[in-house]
Amino acid sequence: MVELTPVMKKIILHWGEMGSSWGINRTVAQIYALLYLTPDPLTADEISACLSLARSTVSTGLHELHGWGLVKVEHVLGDRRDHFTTMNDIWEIFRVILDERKRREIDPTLEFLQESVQEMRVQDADQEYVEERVNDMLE
Amino acid sequence: MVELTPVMKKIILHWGEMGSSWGINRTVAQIYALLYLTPDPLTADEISACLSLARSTVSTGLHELHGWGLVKVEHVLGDRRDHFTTMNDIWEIFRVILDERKRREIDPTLEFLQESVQEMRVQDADQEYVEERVNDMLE
DNA sequence: CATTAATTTCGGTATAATCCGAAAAAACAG
DNA sequence: CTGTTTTTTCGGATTATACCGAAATTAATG
Repeated sequence: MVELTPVMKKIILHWGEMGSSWGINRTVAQIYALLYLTPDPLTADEISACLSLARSTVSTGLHELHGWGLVKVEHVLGDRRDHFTTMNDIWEIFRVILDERKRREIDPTLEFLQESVQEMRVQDADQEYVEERVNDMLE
Repeated sequence: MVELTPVMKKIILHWGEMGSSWGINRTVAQIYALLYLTPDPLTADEISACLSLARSTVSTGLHELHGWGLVKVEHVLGDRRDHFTTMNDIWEIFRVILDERKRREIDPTLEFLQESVQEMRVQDADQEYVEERVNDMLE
């Protein structure tokens, strides 16, 4: 069983706070930090025990991290449980997060703004200023 | 009184959603978008009316935006109310937001991680791996 | 298949964030 | 100083989010 040192606990908690102020679920961020700080892959049960989280919460969290491409699943011979780990190149991680956010949020926003400009043109209202501002956003 | 076109409304709402998924208060983001899209400075009451927000909510939101350095206060002769506006260089805005977040969150985090490394050294436990990971974070 | 292990789904509850409105405070005018 | 306008503060209600645990589902074993 994995035993956390006081320093690890502090870092994980801090990371969780950090995440939530950036719009990332606190526990998801904690799970992530734990995997990042731990050399060996962990099972969901181990994560659950380490962080005192419900097993189901861990499942959901891992699912989300997987969707972001931030965790790898590994298997151990003779053990049918999934073992989770993460990349340890922190830059790679930031890159992945930003890329994903771009794909999921920024790109759709740009599309939305494009449509807005079209719509303004069609309605032909007196909205040059707004159009200008939106075009600025579109770069 | 300021009248919002349907497109403006849509953009403002979208911006609000966007903000909240990045950890920025929805109404603060909406206020911001309104000021960005409107050519002339607005009073708090006008903002309140446009966005159907309580006057006090607008006050708090403007206060927060001011703290981020994202709004300018202007005055009109013969009118003692504050008139609010924002820069319209969208890049400047992103720069300001990122700088502020760095100052308020990232810098303290780095400091925290430094301390953690110290602490690990003192306790002299077998934490090379953790130390390595934390050093990675520190760049 | 049947059994057990492992994972996921989902409804409800707890917690936290948001927002309102009344009241206080501050700023200004006469 | 007094009355009026404008802004801010703050407690509490509302809403949204996070989290748990039971039950259902899936996967593996013999």
